[in-house]
Amino acid sequence: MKLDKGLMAGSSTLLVLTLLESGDMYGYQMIEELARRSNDVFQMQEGTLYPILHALEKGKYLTAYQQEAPSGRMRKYYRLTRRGRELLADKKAEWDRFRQGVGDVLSGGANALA
Amino acid sequence: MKLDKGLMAGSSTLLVLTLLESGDMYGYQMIEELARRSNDVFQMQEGTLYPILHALEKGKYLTAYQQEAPSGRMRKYYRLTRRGRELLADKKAEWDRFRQGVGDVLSGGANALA
DNA sequence: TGACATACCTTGTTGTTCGAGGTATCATAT
DNA sequence: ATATGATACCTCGAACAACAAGGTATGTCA
Repeated sequence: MKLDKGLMAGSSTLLVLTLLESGDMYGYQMIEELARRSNDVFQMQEGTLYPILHALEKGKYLTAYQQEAPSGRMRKYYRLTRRGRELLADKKAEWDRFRQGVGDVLSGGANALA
Repeated sequence: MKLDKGLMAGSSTLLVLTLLESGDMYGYQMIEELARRSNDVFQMQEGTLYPILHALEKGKYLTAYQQEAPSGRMRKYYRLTRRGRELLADKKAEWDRFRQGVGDVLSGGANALA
């Protein structure tokens, strides 16, 4: 069962930044790691991920460097900058507000007593 | 502080259907009720809501009827159909999967033991 | 009379995802 | 040798969704 495309919108940046919080990663690896951590709920497409990475790098939220894999292949690793960590904190706070908001509506209201 | 536009994407239909679960409502009222229940986290725009209502009505998820308000004004009320309740159940399940997925990624993985 | 809230609607812009395609390397099997 | 599949990067165009901004009209209150 695939997730609605709309739901992904807005959360992709949060997810990418979160992955990089636990260490530098390269794009292809992020897609795999995202699927692993989420039990395959998230199957991010390359056409979604790479533009996000490029935009975040352009905005100085990430820096990139090349590194050779044991296989000899070149990989492009991304690292969170200080700015990136700040953005991540904001995105996390926003996610919490959003999640809480949806929960409140589903339960009938923030202060639903009945 | 405004919510990112992207986060709203995909959840608007769920929110609208949820409101109608507790009784028939008219559009303008939904916007107010959504703000009330969510402590102003959700401030849905009319340009977002009305197209959603029309699409749901077209898809037979809702039926609409006119009713005069005490003030004498005409209001257009919407009512959930059986189909609509089924869609709502699906959307709720999808939201749960999504929320769980994000939570899993944020916490380092679904089965994070460390 | 004018201003504001109510109540409905549509159009165009913008932002985001995805599908589909392209390039190239490496490992494995034939 | 060669073909296939996984790895690894990238871009473009279509589709979709929310929003801003505009419009129409009625009721209320100063």
